[in-house]
Amino acid sequence: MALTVRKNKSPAPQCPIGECMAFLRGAWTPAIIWNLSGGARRFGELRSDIGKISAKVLTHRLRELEDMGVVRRDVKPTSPPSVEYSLSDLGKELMPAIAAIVSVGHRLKKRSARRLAA
Amino acid sequence: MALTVRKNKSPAPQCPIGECMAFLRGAWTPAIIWNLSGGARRFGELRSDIGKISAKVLTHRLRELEDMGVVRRDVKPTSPPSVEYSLSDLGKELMPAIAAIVSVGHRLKKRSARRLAA
DNA sequence: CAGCATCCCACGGGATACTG
DNA sequence: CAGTATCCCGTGGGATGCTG
Repeated sequence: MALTVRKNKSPAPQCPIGECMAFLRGAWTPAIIWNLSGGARRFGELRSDIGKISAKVLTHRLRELEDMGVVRRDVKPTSPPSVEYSLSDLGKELMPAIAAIVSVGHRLKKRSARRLAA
Repeated sequence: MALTVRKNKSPAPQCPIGECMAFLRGAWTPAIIWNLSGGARRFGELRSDIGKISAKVLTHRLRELEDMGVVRRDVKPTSPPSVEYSLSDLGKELMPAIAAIVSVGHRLKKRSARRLAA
């Protein structure tokens, strides 16, 4: 105990939160990744599944995620253009975090519902 | 298969991401919660532990988290004022999500380090 | 269908200075 | 020590309209 450690409280032993949060920036990003976890989906599907996201934002976020190597973008040269988005390997690495967020969300939802009932 | 289900892809079976993300809003919030997970900490400790967060933002986020019932604020009426922040039970419920984020962050960091070495 | 362009606003966050 | 008060800016995001 030669160090000038005032307390034995664990001072958050290295927390590279930024390393992960960099990929989750934006209010919709987690939802996007989550909706892609079930497999490749097209732009419109994604849009309606997520709910109220605007096309602009969805495009923006998807491009960003693509640039970061989180999602893959596959264009099928069909007559009405069709684009499929899917998670890359890197994207799949983010799933535990997203899944945990979703799980917590579920628990929180149930809890608040119970409080309202009481 | 009477439904007009085009594909058997799982369309993200309910994702109350918002329920959880509402508590993680802001770039610093996860870091704040993470740094409180080791036990109660004072304002200054928190500030320097997190790193580069400004006092204004830290105050703002802490107040917000307090209002939402995520953190508790205990004022010790000592001569130099001393305030301790700690996680409430609700705040502790968020830990799995934060921990997952941190864990993913670690893996991502290692991975990128390895890529740089190659 | 899958976007891009444009406008416009709100909020998060940094910097700096000041206080009980 | 633990904030508060301003000022300022960048970006996220919504709405609407147009295109290949």
